[in-house]
Amino acid sequence: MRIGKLAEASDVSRDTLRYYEKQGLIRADRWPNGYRDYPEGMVDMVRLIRQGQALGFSLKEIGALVKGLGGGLSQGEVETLLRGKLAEIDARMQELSNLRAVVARRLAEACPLGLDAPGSLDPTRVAS
Amino acid sequence: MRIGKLAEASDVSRDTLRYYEKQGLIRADRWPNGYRDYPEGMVDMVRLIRQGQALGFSLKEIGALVKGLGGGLSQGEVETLLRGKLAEIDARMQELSNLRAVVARRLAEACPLGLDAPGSLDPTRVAS
DNA sequence: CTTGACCCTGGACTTAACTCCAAGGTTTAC
DNA sequence: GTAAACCTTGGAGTTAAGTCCAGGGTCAAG
Repeated sequence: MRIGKLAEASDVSRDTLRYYEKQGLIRADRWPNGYRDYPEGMVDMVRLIRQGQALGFSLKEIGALVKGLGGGLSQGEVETLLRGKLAEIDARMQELSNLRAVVARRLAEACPLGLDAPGSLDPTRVAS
Repeated sequence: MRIGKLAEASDVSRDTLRYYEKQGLIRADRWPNGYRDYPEGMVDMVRLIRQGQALGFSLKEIGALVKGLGGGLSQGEVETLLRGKLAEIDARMQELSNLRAVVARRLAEACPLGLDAPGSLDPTRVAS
């Protein structure tokens, strides 16, 4: 699969894919003419990167995970990395849940309070 | 509450708080000497902003929500905004859940596959 | 054998979100 | 009253993550 195809399939620009490669997040085989050649599964890989980003992880964080898994790190190091990521994901899900409660309560109240009542936005408070 | 206190309480820098003000995300009263004066609840407001950011929302998006709630937008517009955000949050929670499954499976397998087997990272695939 | 659609590299540019600094006013502690 | 620890503004600098462009090679169709 050449870069244009991958770009279309994973909905990112060619430039972005080359940028990811430069950052070490993905890699590509080359045809004799220098063109990049990607395996089919790379589409999922790129989608995973984009999802991670949309969830607030930086490319550097995502790269550490991907590269760690690819090789170079010991079994124990990879496990530690994965466990850390899992904990982070769980914390983030909790936060999202809180955020959802805040927004949902606002919607239920349909009450246009603003900065003058910031306490009502308290994400630690549960619907009354 | 002066800016230094708020900065410490909400764990962001003074500069960042002034930046948020310039972007219209927060506002402050002023003492006669020009010092900013924040209400207690501003701590929660700032924490909410940081949480939103950690979850992948931009300051612009957060600002739209905050400002919309503060005033200027009609009841209907605010409702639409809130509903949109809710849908987005729900989608993001689903993605986080998928991402968690990917990482958890990796950990369970303790199998150091890398880019040579990108299919195994497919976030749409559930644990086998 | 040229035209159009691809691909390559290197480097400059952009945007968001800070971060730092200079030059100066204010308040608090001794 | 003076030194340290606050605060102000304006503007420059930084980092991440792209985005764009110039100059040029490759390849299939007509």
